[in-house]
Amino acid sequence: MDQLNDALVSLRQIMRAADLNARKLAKETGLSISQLLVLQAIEQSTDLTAGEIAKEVNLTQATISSLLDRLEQRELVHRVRGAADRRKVYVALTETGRALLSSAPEALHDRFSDRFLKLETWEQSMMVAVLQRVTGMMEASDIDAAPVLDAGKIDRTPLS
Amino acid sequence: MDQLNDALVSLRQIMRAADLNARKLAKETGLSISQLLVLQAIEQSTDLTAGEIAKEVNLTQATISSLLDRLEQRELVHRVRGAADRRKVYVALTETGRALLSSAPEALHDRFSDRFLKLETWEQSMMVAVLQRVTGMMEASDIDAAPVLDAGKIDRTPLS
DNA sequence: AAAAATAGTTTGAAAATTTAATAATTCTTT
DNA sequence: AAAGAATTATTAAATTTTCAAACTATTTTT
Repeated sequence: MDQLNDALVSLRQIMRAADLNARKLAKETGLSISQLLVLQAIEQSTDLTAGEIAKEVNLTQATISSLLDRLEQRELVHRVRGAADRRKVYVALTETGRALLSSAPEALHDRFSDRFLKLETWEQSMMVAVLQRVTGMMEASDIDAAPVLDAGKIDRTPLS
Repeated sequence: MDQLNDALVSLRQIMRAADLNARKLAKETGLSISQLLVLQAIEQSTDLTAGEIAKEVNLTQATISSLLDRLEQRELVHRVRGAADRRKVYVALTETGRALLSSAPEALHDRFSDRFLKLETWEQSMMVAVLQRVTGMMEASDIDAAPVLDAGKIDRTPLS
């Protein structure tokens, strides 16, 4: 129907905006888009391993590995060998890395925020509700890219 | 505000979904993300010059140039030297290129579409209205990336 | 008709990405 | 417990993407 088409057009526009935003942001921070994604992933959930990051951002482990080399070189992250399982390598943001991320000027967000705050309260509510609905309707895409992140990183040392 | 935060979270999720989708799509079509963006840009507005494409997708002319080399090599686009101004190079999709784009399995869209069509009509309307509102609220980002595409002087002079 | 500006390409180099191979560690099965 | 399989990360080699700077061709300005 026409409704569907309109919705898809809007979605595509949002995606385009997202992409341009990411590029601009990357340029401004002197990072590549992938590096940015990786840093954000690390920021969001602590104690990620290299492999988990790879799944998260949809790249191979090898790519992450060399990507981390660079990020580490710049002292934006550091690696910590796992204690319980020494094959694993946990990655964490350094202070510098955290600072870079938070200082990253999110032009798109700022612009959106300004406008959002000018809306009536009920409009804000409606918008939030709809946006959440939309994300829900897209969500499955994650699932077949990155199967599942099973039980968190609550890394209990096995008693053995 | 909390509302704002919720909205931003949703937006970020949508962007993430968009990014993953782009990657997957690129992989499936055997193109890079940039190549995909370029093709889509060409599809949308005809008679783009190389330079305009560069602005449109936020890459340098040099990058576009080599990118077009590849696309042309694969016969997805072809270049036409401008007639009025022979410095310019207009880029157009070939049949193959058009076919590739339209056959591109838009997994994300499909999934969304299925679900969208199951909504009540009024829900669809509301969703469209809100989405359009959101894109409107983001729109400015385009403007400072790609200044303006003023009234097109469509001078096409085909092959020679 | 020079000089300056514009459009696109080429070149050289860094970084990103992937697949395949390798190394280290842990888990399984006998 | 030892041998073999599986997991996790890294390295190696090849390709691709990307950009800045230099360059060519064309148009516009002076």
